[in-house]
Amino acid sequence: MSTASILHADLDAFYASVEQRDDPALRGRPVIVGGGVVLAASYEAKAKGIYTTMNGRDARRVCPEAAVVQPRMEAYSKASKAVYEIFNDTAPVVEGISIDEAFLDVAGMEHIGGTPPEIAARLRSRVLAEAGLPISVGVARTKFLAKVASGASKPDGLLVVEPDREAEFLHPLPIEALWGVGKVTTAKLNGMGIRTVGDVARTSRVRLAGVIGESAAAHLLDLANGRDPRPVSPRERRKSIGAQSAFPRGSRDRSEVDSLAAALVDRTARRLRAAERACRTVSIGLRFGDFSRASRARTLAFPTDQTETILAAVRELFDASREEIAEKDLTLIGISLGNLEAADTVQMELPLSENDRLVENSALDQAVDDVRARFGEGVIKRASMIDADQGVPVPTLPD
DNA sequence: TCTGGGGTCCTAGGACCC
DNA sequence: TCTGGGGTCCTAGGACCC
Repeated sequence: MSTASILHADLDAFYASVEQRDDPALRGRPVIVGGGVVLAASYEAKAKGIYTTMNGRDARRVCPEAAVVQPRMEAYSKASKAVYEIFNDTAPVVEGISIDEAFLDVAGMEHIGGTPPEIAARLRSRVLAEAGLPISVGVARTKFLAKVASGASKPDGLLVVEPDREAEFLHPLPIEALWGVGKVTTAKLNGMGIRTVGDVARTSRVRLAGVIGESAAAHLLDLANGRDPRPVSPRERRKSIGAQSAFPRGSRDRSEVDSLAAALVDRTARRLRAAERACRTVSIGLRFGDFSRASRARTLAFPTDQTETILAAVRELFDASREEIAEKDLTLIGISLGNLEAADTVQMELPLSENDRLVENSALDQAVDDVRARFGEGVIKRASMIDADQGVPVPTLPD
């Protein structure tokens, strides 16, 4: 059908590479980013058995000669922006996947940029020359194949999968190479005697579906047979914003939980407002000492970007979880804001006295006047009120 | 490998509506 | 009086990804 014109570009050991770039003393040495847990390891460290998410103490025991550096998120974010500028300069369509990884579609660029492999080679040398970072690139007909190719080319590699050699490349790989196959699905498929991508391709959909469900079966069969119609397209807007934090081990009382929750709400609400978005669903996530998890969610009648409103919802959710928290050893809490909308409709909480409740409309008018006096005429387009008895604060709808 | 912090997507059941 | 099917929204949990 078509030619291999999708690039998957993936920076190598990204955080560690930025550290080695910025500090010549680290070059050629095993480098671990992150103290408590390994966030990234240089290839020299990986060669000694260090891997991402590894416990920091174990890492230092396995590789005592490694340099351990604290993460510098701002530096990584800046480096990522510089690399993305090169991506955008290389291809008309760029789909960012994460801070260190993107798809580029270079179809139809032969006359201006050369063939896809030529474009990929030039991209690699530009990222090295201009951003000072090694990057691996896979080139193939589909996103999935390009992604697998970049992984196989690492570190600092380039791999082109020609359309007539796709099965030869893909089928010998272990099933974990398929998108959506993790520990659980691997165990299930291994139980059926399926170990490689080729094994999946040769299994009937009905047989697969019996073990992993209809939709996962169809998805895996597509990937294993080189079918992946998803186009490279710029990412949609983010669907949720969240923050989480692990608890130090040991006893904790209610006020500790409260203050950590409040800090997380403050952080996420700030990010929400900075993104000019509002949320309608507020959820909390809990993790316990035995690594079991629980979550609670609450959907508001109106979207909000107000810290106080979000915090009130979060407190309700924690109240609803009180027994669970009392019984088990709480080790992590998370806050997530979902159902995001543009922030042009926002719920605000306004105080209302018992008296006001008897004359709600005039109280609302008064509140609207107050807000306009403080923030200007234009901030409110429409305003309405809902019943506080429903546990939802009084909203206004600023423009 | 005993576990960070950020996310996405899927499933299944219940409430509610027509 | 009893009963159908389709659709949406919400919640909780789980698997997976970087």
